[in-house]
Amino acid sequence: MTNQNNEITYSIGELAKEFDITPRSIRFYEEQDLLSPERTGQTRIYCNKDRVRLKLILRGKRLGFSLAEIKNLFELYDSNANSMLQLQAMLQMTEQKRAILRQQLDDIQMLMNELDEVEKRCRDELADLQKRGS
Amino acid sequence: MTNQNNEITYSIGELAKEFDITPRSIRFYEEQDLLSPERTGQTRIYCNKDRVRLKLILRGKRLGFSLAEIKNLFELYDSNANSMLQLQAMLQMTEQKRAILRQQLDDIQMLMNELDEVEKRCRDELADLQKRGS
DNA sequence: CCTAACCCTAACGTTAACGTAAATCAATTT
DNA sequence: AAATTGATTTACGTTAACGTTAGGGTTAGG
Repeated sequence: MTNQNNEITYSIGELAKEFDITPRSIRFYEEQDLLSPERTGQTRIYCNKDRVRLKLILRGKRLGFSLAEIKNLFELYDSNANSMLQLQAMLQMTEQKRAILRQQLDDIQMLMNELDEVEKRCRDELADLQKRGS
Repeated sequence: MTNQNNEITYSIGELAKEFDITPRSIRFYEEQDLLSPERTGQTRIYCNKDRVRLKLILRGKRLGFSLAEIKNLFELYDSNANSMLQLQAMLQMTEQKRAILRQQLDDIQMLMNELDEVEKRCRDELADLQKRGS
């Protein structure tokens, strides 16, 4: 559907289906102040900006951020931060997040290496079994 | 300390301090069958293999795996899987994990880009403020 | 002998992120 | 008109991963 400005809009059910989550989750994110869709009467109407935000929430979750942390990132991102202090606090936060992400990259690298080894061992054993079997 | 084979061993407190977690957590991992240290009477004695496993547990957690999933990975890794079926199931699991890790790498890349932008905006604003201030 | 610093078990408490059920309302479809 | 479909609120239930007492045992030092 489209709204009065001819923008595309979505119902809660549509977004739930698209991202494979339940409407309950989406309402919960709103309850936690991560979303604030328009309403028509009682019914929630999501615009494209809301949809992008939802996508960001889910990405954050995949990375192991809590909803509270995600909210912080949003506030950090949205705030038209104007005081020096706020800006510096913000830079500090981004640096913290960056450190976590770097750690995760390391972890993933190690884990992938280990998976490689496991897989190799498996393939060897499989080849072995097939030799004997034939 | 060392055990009868002259291997290095650790108390629960030592490991807790080294990895910056509580003894309670370590005991909990044991309760979930992720660790099984020796005992001297009631007291737990951890060998180097246990220590490595603990390190793996924590790495898994950082990547957002549940303890149950980590246990699965261990069983997958430990099992002297000898039947074709087991081996193939194993390869399937590693592929699944790999997909998740790839997704996380993508997510991290995007998030880092976004952090870059936020940071850049911040630095610009900061420079701006300093110009006016001087 | 007393205290401090470790270790132990058992069991109840807590937080995050929803799930689920009940009761209701509005718009279509049959 | 009745039924289906999808929306709403309210509120209690659930799971994971520990935290937090409570109660008790053991060794080293003063």
